[in-house]
Amino acid sequence: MSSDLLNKAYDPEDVEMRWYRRWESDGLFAASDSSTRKSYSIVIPPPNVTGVLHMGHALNITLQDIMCRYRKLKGDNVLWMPGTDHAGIATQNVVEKKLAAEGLSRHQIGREKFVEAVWEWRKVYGGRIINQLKRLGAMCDWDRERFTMDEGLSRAVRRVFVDLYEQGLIYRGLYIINWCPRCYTALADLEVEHEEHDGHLYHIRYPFPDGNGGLTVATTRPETMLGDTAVAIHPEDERYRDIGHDHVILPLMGRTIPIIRDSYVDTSFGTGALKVTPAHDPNDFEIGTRHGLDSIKVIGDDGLMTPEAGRFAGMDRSECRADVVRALTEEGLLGKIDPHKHNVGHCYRCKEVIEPNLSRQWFVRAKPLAEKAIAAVENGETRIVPGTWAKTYYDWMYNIRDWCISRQIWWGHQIPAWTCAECQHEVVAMEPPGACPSCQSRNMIQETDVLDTWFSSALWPFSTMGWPDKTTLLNTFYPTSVLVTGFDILFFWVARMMMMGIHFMGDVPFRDVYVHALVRDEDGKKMSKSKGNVIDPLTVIDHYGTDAFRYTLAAFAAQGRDIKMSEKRVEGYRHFVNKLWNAARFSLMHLDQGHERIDRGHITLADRWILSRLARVTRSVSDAIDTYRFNDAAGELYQFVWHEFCDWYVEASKPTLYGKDTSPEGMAVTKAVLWNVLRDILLLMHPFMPFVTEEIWHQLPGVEGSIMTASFPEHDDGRRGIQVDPDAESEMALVSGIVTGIRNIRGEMHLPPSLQLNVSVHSREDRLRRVVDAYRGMIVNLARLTALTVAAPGPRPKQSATAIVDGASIYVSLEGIIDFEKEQQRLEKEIAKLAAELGTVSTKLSNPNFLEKAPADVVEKVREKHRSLDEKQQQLAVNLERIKELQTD
RNA sequence: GGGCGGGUAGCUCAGUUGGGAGAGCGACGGCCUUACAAGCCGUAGGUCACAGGUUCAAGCCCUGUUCCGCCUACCA
Repeated sequence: MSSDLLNKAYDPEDVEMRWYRRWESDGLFAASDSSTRKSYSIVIPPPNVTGVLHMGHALNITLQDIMCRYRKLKGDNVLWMPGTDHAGIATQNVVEKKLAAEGLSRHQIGREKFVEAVWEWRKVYGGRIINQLKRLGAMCDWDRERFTMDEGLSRAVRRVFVDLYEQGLIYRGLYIINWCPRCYTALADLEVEHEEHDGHLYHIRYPFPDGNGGLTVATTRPETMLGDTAVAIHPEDERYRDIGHDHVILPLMGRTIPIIRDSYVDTSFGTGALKVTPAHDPNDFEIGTRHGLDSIKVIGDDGLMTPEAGRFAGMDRSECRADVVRALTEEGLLGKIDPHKHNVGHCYRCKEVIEPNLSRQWFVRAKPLAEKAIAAVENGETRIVPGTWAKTYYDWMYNIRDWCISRQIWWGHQIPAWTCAECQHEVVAMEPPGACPSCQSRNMIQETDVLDTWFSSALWPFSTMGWPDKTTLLNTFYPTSVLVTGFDILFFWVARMMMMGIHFMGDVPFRDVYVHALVRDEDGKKMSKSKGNVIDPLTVIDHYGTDAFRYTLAAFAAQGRDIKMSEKRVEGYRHFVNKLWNAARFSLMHLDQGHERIDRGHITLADRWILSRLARVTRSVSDAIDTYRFNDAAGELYQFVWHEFCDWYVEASKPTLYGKDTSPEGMAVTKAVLWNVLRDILLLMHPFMPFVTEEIWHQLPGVEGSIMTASFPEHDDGRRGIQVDPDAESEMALVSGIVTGIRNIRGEMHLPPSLQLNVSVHSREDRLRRVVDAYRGMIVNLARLTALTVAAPGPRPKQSATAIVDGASIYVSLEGIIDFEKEQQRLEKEIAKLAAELGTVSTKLSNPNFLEKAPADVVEKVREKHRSLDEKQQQLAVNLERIKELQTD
């Protein structure tokens, strides 16, 4: 039999490797550039080329793969566009580190050689993360893999830069930006991580020119005072109305600086006098602009004090702070020092403290772009799921500020701007200008800065498809169907793609944005290398297999909640994979051919029931994936496969399959049902567990080719005989209720399974008796009985334990072995439980308001509940009395 | 400062128009029943953070309190 090919326990390692290679080589991941089929497209959030697969990727990739595989089974033309981004700062850092190990710096080898070295590095290591994605089973169309530094994508970057410049949406100017002295580059506001630090608020007296009195200012960064060019007070501050001076002396520097009045000053903070350092604080810069103040840069780009800092020149900025404080103390100008919590910005790449610095940089004018991006979400052209994230998106978009896009590094898209060395004329163009359009000089010098990596990522949905050319690929797949991403890059990436997509394509880049959770460690902390709490997805895959890992991620991917991950959790789903594997082994033992059609002529109750449940589950899994409720889909399948198919259907079918109580026709029907249910289970599970389902698929007789090329089941398939069957469901509920009732007694009375029981079922209801009688074989089998008697209520069997189910009394005969004490306790416990339930129901029914105001169907439901509870309780009470009597006999 | 999410069984979490509190794991008891001991059968366990309110009815809606987490922000 074919099941000989299946081992007793599933072994993922060999299976995964084998099938992934096969899928790739058979071209099953390939999308068609154009097709009459419905298009479905996703662009991957490109991982950093320096990246190593982490849990965030694993979740992100798994969810996308689930959708792509699902849509493919549904018959769509699926494009999952893969690739990586060049991660300017991160990659430059990595390669610089490598050079440093050889005793070299990038400045020693020069820009050209350095960029070559990065490409070299990329050639060797750039494929690492891609191979790791493949281990997750990702069905990306690898032949289309893109890299943000590819020539095609670079051309898109230049096109966008030039167009935005010409439209006045890119400009260059001198502003306060965030400067990382370690990475030696400007950063965008988003790239600064704020962290609360315990600092100090230093009070410093700036004397009046006559040497007396003065104004006391409060600051957290005393070293910046060296660059102060004014002290500001609020125009209406009573305290300073009659100071009689309009200047103060800047201590340590001896410079005379003006006292200015500006309503920006908060009178309730500190002393109400604000030192103004236009070159090192964004607010001060604005005040400086308003009042025409000088900007004096005292902290250099290297983090050392500049010559403008006088005797502090050349000092490190933190040393300088200490020294300034010391000097002020000596001069008696330092007042109190209060402890003060304040936020300090850190570089998101290297964690160095950011220095707000005056610098000439390139900016994108964001507001006009943001307006359209806001409108697109407001009018539903793009839907953000879950909807709560839309609010976050709006908040950021409405308060958007210009985006600093220039970086002083070497690895990235060099800004396509040239300045004439002769006449300073500036040219922004796609290609290097041969000569200056103004003075014809051939000495044109290109801007050395490169663009923010996110600038190129923002174009990803269309640059990867060949833009600015008008390609068939764009025509077929833009806008993409959905973007799947974590909320941590909602602003960095999603918002910017929206702005660029709408601006350059005239349409949104994606119809849906599905924002998923973050994966945390088992204590809910963010995983980080420094904390040492990182779980490596590849290790998890090695230990438990990709399918189990993917299922775990899907099962925990509830909308709006983070996932706490631990290997222990994956273990449970490995068991599930194995369960499916063994259910398949069992099924395949009995299947030697395909059974497309089910002849409902000789069908059993179990057959009808499992087909009905299959019909419902198929629909509900489909709905869940369509609405991004992956945990619901995974949960429902788990319940169905394990606790319905395995626990009930397979067990109930065994006598039939082993030929014990059926006709050849009956066996054929059950085999057909088994075949169809297993087949559909494989298809329903395939998006979640691609490998094990493919492996089993190939053992299933009567199917051909890869499961990836099959069709997702219809939920109501009349052709195959699969349909919802409410009668089967209610009859099955009765039968399984009786079986459970008997098992319950067996369990509590500690009766071993080997002991076969004799049971009577009594009921007043004809229908109920008929059903029980009709399916007595199933009850006898599942509850392990020797005999089952069905009768109208009559004399109660003596020496028996009792259970009440759905209007039927079940008597388990315990002739000679009954433990009266135990049975009495059991009944009393049961009665007490019922009494409690009955209490709440009775209270409701005795409330006239409830009867009057609640909808009739609700009232009827509660009445019915009361009737059944009451009857059950009475029956049990009678039985309890009888047990007591028997005991005293 | 502003915003968002969360507090449900020992642990991790579901709970979708308000109408009988659930799952997985763990615990406990019983089983090598011919697919699976990575298994099977059964049992126990919850003042749904706290306090009010709306309602015939609240885990769910409203208000307040509290604790935890995250995002965001130019009060030095």
